[in-house]
Amino acid sequence: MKECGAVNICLKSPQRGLQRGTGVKKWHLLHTALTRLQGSFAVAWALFWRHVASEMEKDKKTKQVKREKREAGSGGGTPGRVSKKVKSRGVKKSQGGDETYGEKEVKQEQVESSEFQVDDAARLQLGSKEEPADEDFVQEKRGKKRKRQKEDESGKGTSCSSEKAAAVKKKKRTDISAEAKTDKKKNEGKLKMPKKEESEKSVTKKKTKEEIEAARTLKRKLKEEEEQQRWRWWEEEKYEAGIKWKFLEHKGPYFPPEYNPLPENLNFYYNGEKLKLGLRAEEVALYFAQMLDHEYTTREVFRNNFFKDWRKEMTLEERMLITDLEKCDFGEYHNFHKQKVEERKNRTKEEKQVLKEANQKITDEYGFCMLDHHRERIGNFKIEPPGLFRGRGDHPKQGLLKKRIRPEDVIINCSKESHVPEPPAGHQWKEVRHDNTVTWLASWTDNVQGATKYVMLNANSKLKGEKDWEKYEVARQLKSRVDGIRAQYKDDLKSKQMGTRQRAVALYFIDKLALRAGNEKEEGETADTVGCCSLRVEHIMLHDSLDGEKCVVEFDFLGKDCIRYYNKVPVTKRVFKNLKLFMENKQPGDDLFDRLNTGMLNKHLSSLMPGLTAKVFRTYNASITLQQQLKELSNALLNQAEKLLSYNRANRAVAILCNHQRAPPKSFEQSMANLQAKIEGRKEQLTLAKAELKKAKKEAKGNSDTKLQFVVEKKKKAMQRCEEQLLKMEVQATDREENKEIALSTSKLNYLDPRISVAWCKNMEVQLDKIYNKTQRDKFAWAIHMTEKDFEF
DNA sequence: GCCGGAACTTAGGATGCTTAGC
DNA sequence: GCTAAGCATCCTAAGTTCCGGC
Repeated sequence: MKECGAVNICLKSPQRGLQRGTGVKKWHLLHTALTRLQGSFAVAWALFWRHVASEMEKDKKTKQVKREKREAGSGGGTPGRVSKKVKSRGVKKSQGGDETYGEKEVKQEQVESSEFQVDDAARLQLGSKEEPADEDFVQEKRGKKRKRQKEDESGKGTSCSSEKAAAVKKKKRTDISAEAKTDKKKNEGKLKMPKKEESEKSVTKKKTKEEIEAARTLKRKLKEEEEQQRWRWWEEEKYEAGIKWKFLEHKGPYFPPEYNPLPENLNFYYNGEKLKLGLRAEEVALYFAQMLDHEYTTREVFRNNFFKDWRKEMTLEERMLITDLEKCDFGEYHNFHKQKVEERKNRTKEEKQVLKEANQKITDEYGFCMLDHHRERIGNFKIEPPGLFRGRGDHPKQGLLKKRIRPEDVIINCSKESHVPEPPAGHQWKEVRHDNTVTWLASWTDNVQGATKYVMLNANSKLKGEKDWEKYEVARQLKSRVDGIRAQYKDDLKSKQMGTRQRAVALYFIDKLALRAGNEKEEGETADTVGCCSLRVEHIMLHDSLDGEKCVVEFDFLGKDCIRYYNKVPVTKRVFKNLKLFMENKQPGDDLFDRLNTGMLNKHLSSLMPGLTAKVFRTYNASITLQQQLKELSNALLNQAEKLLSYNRANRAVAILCNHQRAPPKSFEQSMANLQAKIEGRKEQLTLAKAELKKAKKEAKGNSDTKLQFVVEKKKKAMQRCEEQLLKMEVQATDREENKEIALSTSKLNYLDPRISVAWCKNMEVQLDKIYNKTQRDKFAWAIHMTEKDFEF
């Protein structure tokens, strides 16, 4: 679908998947670094990421200043939304009907339409040969970055206190374990065994090794048996539409233990005065005390919500007395909790084993069900315990009390002819139903959000697997239809109907940037996050020209889970012009797509292809990116480690595309510093080894003494070993750095057709367990069994 | 056609367990 | 044998989509 004379952004800056998320140049850089990987990639890669990180920081500051200016310009006040979503938006969105454009404008835009190009194949070519790699490293000054909102706030105190709390926590933990260590050493001194006993011990050790080997063999056998017993549902005929099962039997959910009152000697203090709380108030106070090390408890909203709900649990007397959270001292409760945590950590092997067995017993009893005469694992058979609601980001309900769920709140779903689970003694179920058109086993309503929670099957079950398979099949269907669909929305960009144009631009973003659909949300009920259809004017900035690119859209918004999406993307002139139009006469808080919602969008999509929704584009683009990246990055001549690295890089490209971020591990800086120190040490060793080799060579020169030649060989080997180890460490450091803020597992589990990975493993002769762990292999058993080498997504 | 709720998938953080390296 | 780091699993919040009722 290339068009003559087109200024094809995709061809200019190929590599579709990689482009998205962080912008074209960054992906040129990425490619450059990837290419260098074949040689000494480590340095290039580390430099690249360090560079990006520093640019992110710079850009963040610029962005903040800009935003403040914008806010001041739009009348100041809250940076948030101006318009209320949902009800008010309904009126706003349909206001005045759909506008039409004049013929003249349409004609003029038709001329520009040739600029529009979306070509997967072209975009997926990694990198551009036109731009020298080194230049890219220099050019990437303004950085295409993406950072967590959380981090933006890090300088504002709250996370500081959390860090402080964590540091204190860590120190105390270290102190306690140091004490334990000392005690242990003392005991060891006292209990030192006589030599005879020691030798007996070594015999025991030997036996243990044999036992270990036997256990391994047993494990292997069990694995084989398990494999044989696996229900190959994918080889069976499907039930008629809507029917999920024909027989379902289970034991009902497992309830958390009742509250165990605190010891009498523990006190709560109000305004410095000792106060004995009633059981209800004490329990809820403990929930708060348990979280004192967490940043949550420093947030005003969290504190206010907690206090409001806590007071509801108090007796009249308590309520009269306790009126200010600031005057509450939960210190003793908090210390008690910490002590319990420590005790848990310091359990002996035996204690741990007893506990493990007890848990296993619970799992065996409640963790499985019989579905159509097959034993299936339940995903979440435990009822959520009570506690304080941990809504993410600026959730208005964070801190509210999540109440204890009783059997009287729970609806059970099972077969009529099955043995209905017994409710716990003295209780009864809210309802028992026999609905085989749904997949859940039990459900209840959550008191905080009013949402229904479900007990469902594990990801490796038939019900989940079948749906997963179906999902990827729909995405594969899109592959053959996508050109037509793109042509259609390209045409729609010049429609006379405003709604149609908005739909086309939204689709362009969903397709090109893998944005989520973006449902409307009720204000005040959840954190202020958006997706494509719910974008507001304040979430984008238009640049006629930026960083040498024309028509650049700068996105900055909080998406699902309050993860920040930040990206600067060059778009076609037509998209750019439409965006300008959509933003005319609007306030920052107004909807960008005021004549569009996810319902309308999905309705349109399903008319283009059965089963097509906005979400399918994400699955399709993620999977196709993986497939193309694997083709690009790996070949059969690489060694195992290199092959795996290429797989991880392909996976990483998808994670970046889908904006799957994670908070850097708490110990990241320390662990990197440790690794760097090791690398330095190893470098010194290498220098020494080289010098020794040189010396040995000198001594052996002209001397036929075999001993001296042997020494040379020995030194040579030592040096090589040193080099290998150094390289390994550098690779590790690079990999760790790359993964610092990227979560790979989400895309692997939810977006990447497993058949692509299975086929890749077969073609590359890589063992599947190198890319999928046990759980993942279980989940994707259907794909593992049905995929051949020649599978194409 | 809109709305709200039900049903399901997707998501990152917390926690516990295992393994590598000293 | 110990410790730190990495990995797996658990947990549950937060999305998307579908569907029935008005």
